[in-house]
Amino acid sequence: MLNRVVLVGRLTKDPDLRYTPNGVAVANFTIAVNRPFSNQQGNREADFINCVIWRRPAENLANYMGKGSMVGVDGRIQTRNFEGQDGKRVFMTEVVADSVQFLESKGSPQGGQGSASGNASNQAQPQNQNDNRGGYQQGQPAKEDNPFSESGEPVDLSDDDLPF
Amino acid sequence: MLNRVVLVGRLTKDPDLRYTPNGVAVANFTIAVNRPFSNQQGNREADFINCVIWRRPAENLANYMGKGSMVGVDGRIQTRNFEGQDGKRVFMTEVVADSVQFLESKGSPQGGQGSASGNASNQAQPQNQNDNRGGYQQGQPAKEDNPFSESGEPVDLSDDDLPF
Amino acid sequence: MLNRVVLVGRLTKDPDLRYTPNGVAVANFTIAVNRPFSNQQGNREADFINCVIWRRPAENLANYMGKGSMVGVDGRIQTRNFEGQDGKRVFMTEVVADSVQFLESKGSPQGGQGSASGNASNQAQPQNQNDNRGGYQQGQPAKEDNPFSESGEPVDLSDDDLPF
Amino acid sequence: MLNRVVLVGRLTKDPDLRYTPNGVAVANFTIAVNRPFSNQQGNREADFINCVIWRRPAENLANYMGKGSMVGVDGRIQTRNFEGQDGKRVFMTEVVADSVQFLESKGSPQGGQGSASGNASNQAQPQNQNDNRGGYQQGQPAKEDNPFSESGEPVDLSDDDLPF
DNA sequence: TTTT
DNA sequence: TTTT
Repeated sequence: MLNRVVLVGRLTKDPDLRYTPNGVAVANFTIAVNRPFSNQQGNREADFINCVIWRRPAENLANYMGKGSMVGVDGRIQTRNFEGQDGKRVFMTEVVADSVQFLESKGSPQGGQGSASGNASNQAQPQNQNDNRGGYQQGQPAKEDNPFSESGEPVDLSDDDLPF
Repeated sequence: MLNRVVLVGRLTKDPDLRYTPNGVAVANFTIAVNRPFSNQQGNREADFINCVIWRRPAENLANYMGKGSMVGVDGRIQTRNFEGQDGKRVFMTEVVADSVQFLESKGSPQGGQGSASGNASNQAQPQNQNDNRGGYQQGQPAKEDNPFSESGEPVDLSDDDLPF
Repeated sequence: MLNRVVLVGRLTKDPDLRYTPNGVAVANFTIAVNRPFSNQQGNREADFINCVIWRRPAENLANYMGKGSMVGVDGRIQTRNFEGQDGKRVFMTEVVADSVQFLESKGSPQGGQGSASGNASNQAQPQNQNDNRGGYQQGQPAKEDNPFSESGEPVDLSDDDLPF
Repeated sequence: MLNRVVLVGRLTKDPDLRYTPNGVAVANFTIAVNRPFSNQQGNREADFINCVIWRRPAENLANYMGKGSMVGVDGRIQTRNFEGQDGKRVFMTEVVADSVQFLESKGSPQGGQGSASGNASNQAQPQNQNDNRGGYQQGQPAKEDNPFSESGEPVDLSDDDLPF
């Protein structure tokens, strides 16, 4: 039993960061991956793939990457089904990212090598700075200073801020 | 832009082989991939991943593999959306397999190494033996002689029958 | 920066289990992966890929899998170089496995779904039952009862024995 | 039997383009992939992975990418062994790329999405413009106009020049 | 040094 | 023999 996915593409919009009632961060995002070939009409299409990432890496992603950023995703396919609003069963497929690589920040002029890794080393209990234990709340990805230096490589971020 | 998926799991049912109006074979199948960890209740869950494969490998898959067979899939994630029967847009995600490996036929006692490869070398025009050009018809995966020998390895199949 | 490898193949020999001076288990193994195509002479060749796995999963692999067993490997490529016995620099490439799936035990008649996962959940300090802290010693993979049931699925092994 | 590799990293030097006696282009290159974690001394290390790519994509790679360029590689691990100059058997492991994605040209200020795909669609007989059928010659990767537009996306290149 |  |  193996289930592995690797994607490189661009965020179709800013990541959607939320917190579970227990204060665990989770970010949803969609990445557009252009197909390497053209269709019959000669157009290049793209696949729009829904992804999730949990905890610290979710916060990093929301803080540093936005619509149009190029990222690499390493993860697995997950399927779920739940009752839709119309009472019908809804099936959904998404990629659960173990890690996300920051290949090109939209704000930054160069590709970089930051990473929002969802490895176990990051799986310590997340500390929700806003201490929002009470609800499933939308995060405000404040788009802080970008993690890419002039040279296109990340700099100057303490381990507390980013794990690279 | 990269989009690569590798799966190993078991078919949840017999592959569904059909032919396009032009006589091109296409097989839909779902594979169950057990998750490597348990949920809070201590149960192991599975992901049920929809896959498609085209042409000759589709026919091979339908002929040799059935419900419960263990296969390896190498492919990419594809997203599509179309008008549902209720007029609403339906989004779907599936894996387009480039190749499928036969890891364990259900009929055969041992794992094997056959393959239904969807590489370009196989992309010659498919010959629809039933000459069914007129409709989008359900295939009858006749479950021929299985491709695994006593020793668990495939034998004795001409290139016309199986590309391994 | 991404580095991901997925392999399915057969062990060319029994895994070589050893312990570091600190008692950490590490198993080296080689898997043969048959190429899906034939060479000019019409023969199918194979790639022989060296792999390593650490800690508990290393012990599981050594205990349950042997020469000829079919496994799935999920990991990354690692390169190293060191001084050879002739004073020359030796470069080597190997796959560091995060997890190994047991697809077909050699002793067992059917494919199964056990796994020797090298995820962090397994990265607790390994307990070296032989208490061999003093040297880099060869393990005796005692090939215990195999983890595949009649039905080809693993049974009856406590979490202490196998993580599946 | 599955053998799949995905890498994202930077070229350690310009690709080495050559031609076989039959005029088939082949490029060798090494990519540095930084590890996502630090070693005991607190340093981040890298893996230096040797790769090969054949035919048209080899020429594209040599023409558009150079030392320091960021690329994505999709391929498989290949092992070979041959007689060394000292008469000893040399074992080597390399990645045979099916396709290479241009993620960031060194000359260009932005990441892009060109691709040097080694798919069968590209496997038509390569036309060696220098008509060098007679020898195994070193190419002069002339580093033509770069394939990334101001916006970081490739433009304006006919199919004869680049397959994207 | 290679598996089925 | 290594990239940023």
